Amino acid sequence: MKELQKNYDPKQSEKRLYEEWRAKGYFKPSDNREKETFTIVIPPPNVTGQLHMGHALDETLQDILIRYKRMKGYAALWIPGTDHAGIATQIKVEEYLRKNEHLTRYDLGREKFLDRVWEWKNKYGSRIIEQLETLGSSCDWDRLRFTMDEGLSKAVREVFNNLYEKGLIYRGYRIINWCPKCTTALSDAEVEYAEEEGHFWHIRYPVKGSDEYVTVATTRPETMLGDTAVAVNPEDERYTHLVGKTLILPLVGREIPVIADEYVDKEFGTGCVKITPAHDPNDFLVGQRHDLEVIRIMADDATINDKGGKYAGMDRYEARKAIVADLEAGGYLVKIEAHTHNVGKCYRCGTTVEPLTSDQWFVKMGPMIQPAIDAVKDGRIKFVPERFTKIYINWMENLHDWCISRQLWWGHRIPAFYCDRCGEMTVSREDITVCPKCGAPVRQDEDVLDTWFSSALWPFSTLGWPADTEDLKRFFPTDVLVTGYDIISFWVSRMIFSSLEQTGEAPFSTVFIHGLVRDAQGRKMSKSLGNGIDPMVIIDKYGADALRFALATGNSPGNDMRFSDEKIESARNFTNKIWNAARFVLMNLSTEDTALPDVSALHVEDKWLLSKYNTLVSEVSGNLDRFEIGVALSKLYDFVWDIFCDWYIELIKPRLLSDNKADSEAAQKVIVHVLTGILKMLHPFMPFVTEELYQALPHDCDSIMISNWPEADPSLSFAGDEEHMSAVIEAIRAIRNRRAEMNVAPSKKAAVHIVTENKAAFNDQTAVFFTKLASASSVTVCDSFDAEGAVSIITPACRIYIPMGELVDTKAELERLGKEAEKVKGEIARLEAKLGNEGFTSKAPAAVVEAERRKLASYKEKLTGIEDAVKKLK
RNA sequence: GGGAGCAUAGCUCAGCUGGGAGAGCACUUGCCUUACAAGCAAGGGGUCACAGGUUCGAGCCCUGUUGUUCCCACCA
Repeated sequence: MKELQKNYDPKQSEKRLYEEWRAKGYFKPSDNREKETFTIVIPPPNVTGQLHMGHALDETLQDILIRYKRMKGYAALWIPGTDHAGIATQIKVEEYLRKNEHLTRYDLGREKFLDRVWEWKNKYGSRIIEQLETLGSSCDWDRLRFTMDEGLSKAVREVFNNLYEKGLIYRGYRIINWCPKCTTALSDAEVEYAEEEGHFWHIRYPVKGSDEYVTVATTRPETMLGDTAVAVNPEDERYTHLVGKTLILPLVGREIPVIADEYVDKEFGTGCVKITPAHDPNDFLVGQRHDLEVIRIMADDATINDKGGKYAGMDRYEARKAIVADLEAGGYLVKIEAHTHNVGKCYRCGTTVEPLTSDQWFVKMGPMIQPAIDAVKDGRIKFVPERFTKIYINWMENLHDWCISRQLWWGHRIPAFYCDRCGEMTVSREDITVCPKCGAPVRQDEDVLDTWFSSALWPFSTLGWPADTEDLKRFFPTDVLVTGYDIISFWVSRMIFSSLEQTGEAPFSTVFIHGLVRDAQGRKMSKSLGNGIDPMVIIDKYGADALRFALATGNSPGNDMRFSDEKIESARNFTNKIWNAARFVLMNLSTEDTALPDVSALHVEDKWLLSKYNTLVSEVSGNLDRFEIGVALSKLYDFVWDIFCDWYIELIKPRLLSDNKADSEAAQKVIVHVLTGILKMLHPFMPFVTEELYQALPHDCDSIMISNWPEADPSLSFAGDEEHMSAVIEAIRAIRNRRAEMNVAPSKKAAVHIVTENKAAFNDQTAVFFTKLASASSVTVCDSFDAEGAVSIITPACRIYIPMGELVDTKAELERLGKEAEKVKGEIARLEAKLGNEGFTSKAPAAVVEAERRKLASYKEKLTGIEDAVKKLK
């Protein structure tokens, strides 16, 4: 048999095994059409990004599901791919150019700049793929996709055209979120709000032709340059007489009206609100209701434009300073209050977003909202955990139209063509050069689409849609989407409504949500904090299996988790534990034929192990079916470490060493059977060690990856033997416990006398366990024993006497027995009260009552034993 | 302002549809025992945040309170 080294070394296995799997095509779904499919599409990471812990968790969970289903007999397909990540990638390349070549994208021009981005993509695009491989991801690499591939770009065009034709995409002059640094529009989802200490400036606006004035309060005095009204609440009696009057805008001198609008809260501020339709979303709406002029006073870089008079050219904050100073000088400034408020930031660069009016493309959400909600409400799509259903629905219900145009160069260019001669705009699936109406040359819209527009199509675009491909027919809709709760709004919801609209089907049936991976202190891992842990460094040091184990263990759907040194070390230790368990098995393996022996050849410990194993198999499968990854893993962990290693291996050592070949081989067969099953069940979690060991053991499949998932076998459950073995284990524990309490060195052996009526559990076969595991020099099973001069140990199933006269302090022994008796009496009293309760016995399930009865009986048994021992000592 | 999560051993967290609390790490004690000292054996440590309620029975269900974290929202 194969010899294994003392410790598991991931470096010697991982790369080799991964290449082997790939070469043999094990990552591809089975071609067998009879098989049910199971499909996952990867949340595509940024093509030029690097794997971080969040990805590592995400991929690990997906790989666990895929490998599990594959072994269960599904044609399992995991589609990998990357996202072009519009803003993020463009920013990176622009930064690089600025730093290294002192060039802006405008210096290069659109075409040359895009060449550079593609270069960049080709250079770094494979990095994250390699990292996914290092993790052990069993993706079908032949189906690798990129959001800007030809096929996917075609899908984008198709969807854009479809929506446009249905009137669900439109171009309009609206107020949008603008990032002055990225110089592009952003969707609502791309704005993050942060609380900021600011000020509330109270400013007087004089009423024309009177000494009166109104005082408005604002956090952004610079926007007054674009004010076109002041609004008050129609119910506000303080101001009713002013409604309809005209005000003179300070510093500017423009005349603006006082209007009445429900939007104004009487209680807040002064009750008067300056209205700047071009620079505030609310004001924009007020402006629409009152048909106000929209005066945009800022350029795209957030400097004041020529509408701002003497402030033109100033940056928005510079202008604020200057305006406040001028207001003060002019006697318009009443007071300044401290005020904290939420300020919108660009989710990519953190710059404060400027709301401003602009021509942009939008997706009309209205008609798509309800179907997307229904799909979740009627169960076609299920969130795990369920609570995210509420979050999703709540978010969907409050959706505004989606601004999809970005003033970037990197991305899918909007397929709209303008004719400058006749003014016609044509939206087209194919590129056109001349106007279909007048024949003049056309120019394409300069803007590109929001990255998420293409991501939204991912579950079907990756399968070949809009073409009716074999893959699409076979694998769509997909089964599970695994992702973090942080992108439900960005991505999950958009995939749902896009898929429903384009294919008529929900893109997946389950959304399995996980939390964030935080650092050991519970902080979010971030670049600015510098507390990120690089998964690649962890893999290098501990191995991919250990990393996967650490991420999966204790994982609870939707909950954040912490990553710490202790966790990864304990994961590494576990991989080594299995390694050594297998090493032990291999060391003792003397037969090639490892088919399970006939039941008659099985010992009680074999039957005990097989019973426990059966339970494990059905529980673990059930947990995985319910996405209880962490629970499944902890059950495997406990079984391996406790049942399998600490007990079973120790229990059979004597047999393995004995001369009885048949007996030894029976044990070998059982242990190989169970170990193989354990390796299979652990394989989705830790693919590499399990494969290495599977192949070292007698095996009937080329790879554990494509072997069959274990099934529980009812003919191999032995309730009676399980119970007997438990009684023996309990007795052994009790002896060890007493010996430790009495400080008896393990090397000091002593005769053990077991008084019991349970001859089925305590017999010649089990006696040897006491020699081996409880430091017994000899074991006698008898009907009675004179306790004098012996240590007595009482368990429900037996009384154990160990004559160690010199160590027995009768007084201390009596005291101890007294204490134990008290404890047991307490339990008996509790159980008797419970069982005496008519309510309990009549209403509780029979099995529960029966369990309590047995507990009571065993405590009583134990008490009798203690009392007998006390009598004898006295 | 709306919504959600969390509160269990010293620390980090499990605990599935209610049947008398678990793991890892840390700690104490003793062990190189034919796999593993990255190990083995034994042990200490918990009013399951608080207050009510439902139930024969509550860590789990309901109501409220406190603390904490997060998401969403147009109070200038």
